[in-house]
Amino acid sequence: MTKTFFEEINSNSPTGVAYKNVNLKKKVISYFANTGNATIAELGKELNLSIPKITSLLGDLIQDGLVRDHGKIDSTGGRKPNVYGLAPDSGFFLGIDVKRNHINIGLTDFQKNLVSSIEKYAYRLSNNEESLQELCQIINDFIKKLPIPKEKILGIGINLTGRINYSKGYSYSFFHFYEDPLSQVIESQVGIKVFLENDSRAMAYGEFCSGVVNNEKDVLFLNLDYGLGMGVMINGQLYYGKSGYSGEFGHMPLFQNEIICKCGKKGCLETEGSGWALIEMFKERIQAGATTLIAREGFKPEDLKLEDIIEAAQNDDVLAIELIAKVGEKIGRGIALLINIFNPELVILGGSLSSTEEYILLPIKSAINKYSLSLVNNDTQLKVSNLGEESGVIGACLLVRHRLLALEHI
Amino acid sequence: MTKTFFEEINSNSPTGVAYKNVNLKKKVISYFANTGNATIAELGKELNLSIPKITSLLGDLIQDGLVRDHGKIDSTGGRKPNVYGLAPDSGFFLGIDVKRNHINIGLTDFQKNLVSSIEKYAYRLSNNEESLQELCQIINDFIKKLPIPKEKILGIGINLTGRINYSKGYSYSFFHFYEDPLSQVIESQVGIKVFLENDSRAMAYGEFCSGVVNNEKDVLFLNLDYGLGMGVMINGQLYYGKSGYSGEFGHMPLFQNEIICKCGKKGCLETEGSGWALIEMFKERIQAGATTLIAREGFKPEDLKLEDIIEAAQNDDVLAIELIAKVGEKIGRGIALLINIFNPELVILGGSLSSTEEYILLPIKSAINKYSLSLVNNDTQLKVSNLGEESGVIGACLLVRHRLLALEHI
DNA sequence: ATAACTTATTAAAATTCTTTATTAAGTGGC
DNA sequence: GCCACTTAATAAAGAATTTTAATAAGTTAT
Repeated sequence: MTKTFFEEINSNSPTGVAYKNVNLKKKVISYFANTGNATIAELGKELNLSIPKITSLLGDLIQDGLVRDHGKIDSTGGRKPNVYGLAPDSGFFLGIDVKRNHINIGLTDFQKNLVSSIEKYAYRLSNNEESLQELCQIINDFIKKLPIPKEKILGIGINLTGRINYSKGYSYSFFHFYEDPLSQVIESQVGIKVFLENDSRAMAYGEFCSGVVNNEKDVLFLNLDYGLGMGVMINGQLYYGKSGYSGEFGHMPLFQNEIICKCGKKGCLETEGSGWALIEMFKERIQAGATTLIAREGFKPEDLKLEDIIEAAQNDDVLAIELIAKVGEKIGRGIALLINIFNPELVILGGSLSSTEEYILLPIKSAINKYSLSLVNNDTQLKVSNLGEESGVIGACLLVRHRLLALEHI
Repeated sequence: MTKTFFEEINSNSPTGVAYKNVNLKKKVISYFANTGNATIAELGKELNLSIPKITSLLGDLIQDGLVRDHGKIDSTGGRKPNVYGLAPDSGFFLGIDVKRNHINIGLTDFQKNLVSSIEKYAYRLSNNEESLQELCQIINDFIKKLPIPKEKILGIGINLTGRINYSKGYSYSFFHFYEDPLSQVIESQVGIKVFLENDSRAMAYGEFCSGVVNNEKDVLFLNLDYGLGMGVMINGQLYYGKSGYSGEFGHMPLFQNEIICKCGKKGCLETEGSGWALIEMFKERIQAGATTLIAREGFKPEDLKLEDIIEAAQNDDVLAIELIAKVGEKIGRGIALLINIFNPELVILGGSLSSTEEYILLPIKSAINKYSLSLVNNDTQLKVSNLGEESGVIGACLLVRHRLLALEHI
């Protein structure tokens, strides 16, 4: 009985009562993680357990340092209850969000607080060994500068674009040079357990746990960036599909065009409605003589970044606004399709393109009205992400917590 | 403690231990319903309960007549265990599958056995009160002729095309004349609790429970008929979406054409790849002078039914085969899209068009290869429904069981 | 055919959990 | 400021479950 919760969770002797207690403790922690602090009575009702039982579970968890008594709160007349919640400093999680032209990196405590973070750290994602080494270097440097000891970091979550098999730790689109799973390779360089995740799914998770999602259970998160990604939450849980490749929103065959997509196929939504497509359209229009804030002195078309166009739009550049609307209309048709299929409660627009707010939102809305069944889309709210660039990092951290504790979602 | 399971399930006094026991009994019944008969030891392992506990739960359930001791089975060396399972005759469920030009109706026992059924009973679905009255009449007649007393029928499941709100019992596409939910209207005419369900979802459920689905947890079922419907199973459970309107496969906006769909929009998959579309194409070709087995003496284009074309194809009619392939190619693009989105383990082709087997399967397969990401579609098996016309009835019956017992899926 | 080994079931003991009762802590009306 | 009323937490009693042990019923090898 002197085992800590972490030992219990990994000990594979699920013998009757001990096993049940581990599960109950998981449920308690899950409740704290999802819903926040709670009183003994609340936990008792939620988990259908008696008050003495909850008291004893909390006692164990407090002894393990995972839970803390946060003192009394107001009652509705009567003795004030104590509230309990996760001990923030009982462990930390590192999240790394690898983008094409930069990295976001951050650390959360055992609750969902972002303790330390760097946004848009300079990094260029290339599919070669140097780029991987640089990534590991950045992680190690970040850890060194943290105000907490390395041992307190319980795990690292890394988001990458493309196909990721999260359970095996393989990445197929980037850094696929070794026999061993990429997660192991990085693990051996950093010395902390590593979990990989698809970037859009991690962003979605961040948004689910501490973003615009309130009580919605069936939610789509769209990552509108160079490519298009999607994270799906069904019945309050992330959906993976058989091997974790679900959500290939950008590669829905929606067009009958001859543009070859990055994936090798033709007609993908990404070929006409994505950051890539936006850049191509922009270049063409500039070459055709269109005027824009961007194409001033020394402008090189090959250096044009998505961020430049977004910035231009935010500075009222007419061409940028016009082309974003065009892209938005096509993405909107894709979203309309998804609404017909999923009948979701909420669709979240995230990714860098979503930061253009109304410029992309309006054409998407009108396309949804045009292309989806009204009875179905009446059910669906459409919101723009409120975590923005942070969603990936927070999602990565929280997913690590989720996996290490084998948490549940309510 | 003298309450039966059915009383317990509806008594809303979830006081501690009694509440837990009801839940455990549900789990036992769910296990029997999903997996079949089981020994005490198996149940103990599955539910993490001790053998004496399982023994006492089974004792109660046997006393209520829901469970029966089915005697001893072979062991792998050692004393032979008793197997327990649902008592088939402890209750029955009626399922009605309303198609456009006929009705399938059947009765299952408490296990999944189809006790009595009528396939393709003449009925013409029209959106008026006489048609509804006729439907009720057919149900009442069927009940009268059954070899079991009416009181033994615990509930009725009715499948309808179109948008159904299953939890409220409303049908929006058919029989929407009254204030009261349609389920209540029928209930008052028949005198047995009625549940409505979308036809494709019910067929999917039938296929999940006793069709081609083995252990797959993420499955898509496609109902290829006049229109196109879909039932989605995620993590072993039917997916509904916010209000039960999910799965509108036929109304995915995949085309840029000017054909007005039944839903009022343009460009839906159904306008070019569906039974409706097939009939239209067929008529056009006949009018353009094409030869076919169908267009013999006295042929009236307005009477052409989907079944006629399917039958012609099965008799090697070249035109039918050619046009089915054309429709299949378009449906295949839709399926490819779904594979990219869901990364399912299994896709099932059902509905009347699926009975053309290879004629529709091959073009669908080649479209999947053409339009979906190979890493993703490598994961996905494609199978043709093996229940055929029966899937709807069985699904309807089993869904009633599921709801009345508030069963779980494992 | 019998010993040695498996597996199932029942019985009794031990533990765990829930109930109920009691004490503690606080609110609000008069 | 006291009394009636709430709610919370603890303690003791009682009920329910799991453990352990014992018994029953088989199989397989020698």
